[in-house]
Amino acid sequence: MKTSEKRADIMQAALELIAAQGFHRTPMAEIAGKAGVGAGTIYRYFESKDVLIKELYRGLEEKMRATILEGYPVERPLRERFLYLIRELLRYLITNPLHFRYMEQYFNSPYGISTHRERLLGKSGNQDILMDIFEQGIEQRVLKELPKAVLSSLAFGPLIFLLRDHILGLVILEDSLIKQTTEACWDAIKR
Amino acid sequence: MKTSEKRADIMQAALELIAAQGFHRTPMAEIAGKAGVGAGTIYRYFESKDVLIKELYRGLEEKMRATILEGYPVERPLRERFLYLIRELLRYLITNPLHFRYMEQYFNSPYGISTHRERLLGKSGNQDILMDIFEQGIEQRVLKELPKAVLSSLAFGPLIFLLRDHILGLVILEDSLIKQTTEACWDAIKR
DNA sequence: TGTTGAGGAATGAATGTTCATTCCTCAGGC
DNA sequence: GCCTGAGGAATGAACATTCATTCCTCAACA
Repeated sequence: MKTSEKRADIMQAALELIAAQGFHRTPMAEIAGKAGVGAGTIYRYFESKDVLIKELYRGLEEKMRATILEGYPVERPLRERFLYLIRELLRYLITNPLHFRYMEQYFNSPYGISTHRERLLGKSGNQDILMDIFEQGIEQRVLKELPKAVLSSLAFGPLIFLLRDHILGLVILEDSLIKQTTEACWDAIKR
Repeated sequence: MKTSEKRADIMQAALELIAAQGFHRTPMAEIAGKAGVGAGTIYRYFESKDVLIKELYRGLEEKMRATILEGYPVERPLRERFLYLIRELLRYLITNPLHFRYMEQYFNSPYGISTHRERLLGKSGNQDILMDIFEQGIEQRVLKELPKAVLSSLAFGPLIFLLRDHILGLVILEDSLIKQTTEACWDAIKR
């Protein structure tokens, strides 16, 4: 088995176990077992559990960002771009529930807070595009004149809550429901 | 010191420590220390850490429910009742940030999931009133015809996200912003 | 009123468990 | 025979929980 495969196996095992059990209910030994490597081997690829967790997160986020941005309609009007982004976000996370569970945990932990803070204050990432949309929308008087943190909450909050319910089987997000929901988010932020 | 005081001291210490550090970063010994009791004493009042955590949650929820429902305008129109509820929820949690931090953690843990499931499927609690509002709203054709889980996400998601940002100091929720935000939530669910 | 001692409450050191991380050993390629 | 990378047993720290012991309260009695 090649080095690169082993590394990927460890990350995949960590993703599956942590998504299901959470960070602190997932011992390194179990990750090693699932990845088919020795416990010590993980430390050849990752300095610590913390580093593994963070690197995994960055990988997932980057993959999501790339997927969503693939068909982003740069030239279309604001509303359409907004709806595209949150629809695709929803679709991506429905398709990849493990990613959602993992990222959710990451977000709800000390790890995620600094990331979030940076994002709202403006750094790299896919949410920046959202931030741009918000800024343009306010300027063009299409959106309500609210702080970006508020617009962001109005747009993302419902998505995350809904994904949670979808994964718990409390609601089934099929296409028509996705459409209605994303439009409701638009109603919340539009002027 | 009376028995009842000691019990309350333990709960208060647990609330403060867990809100700040999380469940698994808060050893029983630290709770005992902060409460000014011996480590073993906690077990005279609570069967286990789990029981302490659950009982604390139930207490907080009940207190919040009672506070919010105090001035609930039963007789007013749907929109007004909805705005009242989510405004007061926001206010309560802004006033009691420790309660928010604690409940948020509880919610994002295995503990909270069953509670949430029951709620959406209809059991006791303050959210039931929201559920009633949703049902009436759909019937009266005032609200969008969406599953309750979706309406609930549209109403609560933004609040929770915003509270998080408020507590992190990323936004300051003063009265006018609260008003605008709750009205934006209404825009999201109204037909 | 002062004394005593029984019963309940509180204590915190000791225990057992669960991990992250380290480190020694070894197999396989050169 | 050496070197690299892998393995997994060993280690030590962190914690929940237990339990033998101490402390406190107060009723009963002198």
